[in-house]
Amino acid sequence: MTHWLCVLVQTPAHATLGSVLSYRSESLLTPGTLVRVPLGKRETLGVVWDAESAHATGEFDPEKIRSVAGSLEGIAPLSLAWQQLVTFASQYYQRSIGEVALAALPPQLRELSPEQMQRRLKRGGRSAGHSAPCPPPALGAPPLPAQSTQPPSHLHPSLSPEQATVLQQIHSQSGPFLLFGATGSGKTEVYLHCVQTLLANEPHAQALVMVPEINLTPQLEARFKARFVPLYGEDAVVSLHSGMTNPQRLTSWLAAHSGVARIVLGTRMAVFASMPQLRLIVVDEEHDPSYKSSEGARYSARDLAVYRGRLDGAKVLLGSATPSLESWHHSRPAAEGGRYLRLHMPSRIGASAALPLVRRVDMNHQPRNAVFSIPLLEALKERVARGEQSMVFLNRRGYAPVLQCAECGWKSECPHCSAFRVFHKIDRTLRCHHCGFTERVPRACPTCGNPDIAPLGRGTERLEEHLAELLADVRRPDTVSVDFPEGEPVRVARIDADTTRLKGELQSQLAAVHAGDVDVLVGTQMIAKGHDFRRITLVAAVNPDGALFSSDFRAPERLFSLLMQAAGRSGRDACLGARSEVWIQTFQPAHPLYAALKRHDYPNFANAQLKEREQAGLPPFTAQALVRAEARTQDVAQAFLNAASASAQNDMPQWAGWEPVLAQITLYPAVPMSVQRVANVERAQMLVESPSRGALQQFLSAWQVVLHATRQGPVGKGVIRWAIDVDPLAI
DNA sequence: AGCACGCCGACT
DNA sequence: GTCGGCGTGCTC
Repeated sequence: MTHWLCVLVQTPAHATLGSVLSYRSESLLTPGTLVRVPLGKRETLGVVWDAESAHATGEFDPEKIRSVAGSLEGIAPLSLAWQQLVTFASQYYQRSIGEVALAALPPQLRELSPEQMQRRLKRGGRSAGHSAPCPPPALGAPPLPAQSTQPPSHLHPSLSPEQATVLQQIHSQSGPFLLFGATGSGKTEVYLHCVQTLLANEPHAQALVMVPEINLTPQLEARFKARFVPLYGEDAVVSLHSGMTNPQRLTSWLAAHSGVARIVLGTRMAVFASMPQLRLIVVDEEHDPSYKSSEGARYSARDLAVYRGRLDGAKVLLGSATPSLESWHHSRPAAEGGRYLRLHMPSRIGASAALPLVRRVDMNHQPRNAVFSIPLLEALKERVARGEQSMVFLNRRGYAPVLQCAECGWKSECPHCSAFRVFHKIDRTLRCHHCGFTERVPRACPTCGNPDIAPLGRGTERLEEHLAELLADVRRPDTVSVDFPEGEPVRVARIDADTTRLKGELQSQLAAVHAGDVDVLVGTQMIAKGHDFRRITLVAAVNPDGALFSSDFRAPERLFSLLMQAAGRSGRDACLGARSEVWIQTFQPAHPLYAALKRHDYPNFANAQLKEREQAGLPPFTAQALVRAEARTQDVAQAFLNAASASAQNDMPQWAGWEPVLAQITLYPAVPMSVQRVANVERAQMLVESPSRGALQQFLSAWQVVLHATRQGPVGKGVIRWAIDVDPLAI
């Protein structure tokens, strides 16, 4: 008997073709089944979908409906909860359902031929099939060597009273939970315990643990493997992130999908991992902007995690020392409307219990243009003399952000972007950080021939060089030798995206710091996140003021969290009794943000920020979306957006029942994006706001039709692409 | 997005 | 005379 099926396929968001297509099949395939379907001249991967939730596009000539080529044997259908997650994400983030579904699957599922896939499933049979999960405990399996900075994890360190209380609350309540815990308060141990309890109590349960960056997965993996591989076997812990090869991703995905993997660790993409027995989701550093995707469907993995928890009946645990203001707001007391339960762990564990001392250096009273204030330099020298390490932050890589001609005023603009090219002294290049355009630094000014072109401002490269000069006379203690009759010179090292481009570089450079081969470490925010440096007793932010007066209303929140995280890097070693310090060089020493930072008072800072946001009508008190358009000229991009806006305001009110929705929508005029041109493409954007999340969503899905029509019409000529960003992080 | 078809310039 | 540039058009 012939059945008609809805099948999702990957089609670009703007193709005239919908992403839900109809096919015939001799057997009735349940929704969630992976199939191969003919599409034009090729065959592609599809997912059988429920006809109801797919709301397929109109009538299609039944004569033209083709047959499903076959299903992917040996791979169980995706769960209903997974289908619902994909459906929700596609609706909320305004992308086609097929695009979201297919992007959430490992690429090899699409790329491998049926023969290759069969071979793959046979070979990886132990982890891929429907075999019973939970292999016998591999007794005697050697635990992975734990990193020197971590306790031997199989010892199950005893819990602090705060950890015990928090675990008790997580155990007895349903959540979602916001674990507000200081850096060093032992959040990871809480995660480990939650997972451990879950796996011990439920023989098939699975847990998902997310971290914001690929960089953080190795240490997380080491800790989880050390604890759980001895208990549940080698396959029980898998990772899922974009740094993995496609075959690795397929292996992990199949292990998670079949239930063999009990724990999935990963970055934001892991929120879509197929986990039929998912019972716990942990989002570590939940405030981190990396959880928001910036291409394709612009989803927030943190927000989807909360939604997914409801669908799967899984507990959700968000953790941070500086929660996002959204999560902070959601975790206000239930009596005031809070939906998350806030759990507090204020104390650092062990001998590192004291919080670092935050010192503000008033740069108004320092020599003009000084990069390092006199007291900071003295403090750095002191640490070197004591054999301790320091860390200096500057959130800008390269040598100098601009090169300028003193004669004619020429600046190192990128010819393809509305941005300056950054001077990288190390290879004498000018590099555009937006489009990648790179050239050798010219010998003389390209416009007037003046040989005197000078760097303006500074990045980490220059800071490293400058610091090495300033500390040139300082010697490391107890290093007098034949080669160094006065002792060894200070070692300054730098870690940023440029020094860690090659695979494994970050790990080896971090190892060098751990080994004590470095006295002063210079770097971007890359070194602020997650990595524990035991012997660092001083952390300095050289020039953090920029974010205080940024037009981006989230800049203060990010600055506070970055400085707090940076502060958390310092003073983790129990042996270094001296209190560690965080130095802030600022022209605004009295600024409330720094005052709150000095008191380590995130709640006060967050509440003040929320009050401002409420008064200004900003998120989380208002819902936002951004429509972005790209075109050859700025006029075309803006005209397209403004036309779609006018059409919404003029035509949509006539649609039956739409007035109440439109009354809650504010459409702002199109404006150029802050970096207006990238790679010779002009970019414009339009802000859409509503006090109601629901109204915004209803409006956007209806407006999509208008945007598509506008794109098809005369004003759409020349528009390269457009996209909606729901809950944008930067405006 | 793929992958076709289709109509105009430099090569075996 | 073909090989190949990428402009429009279609895919259940």
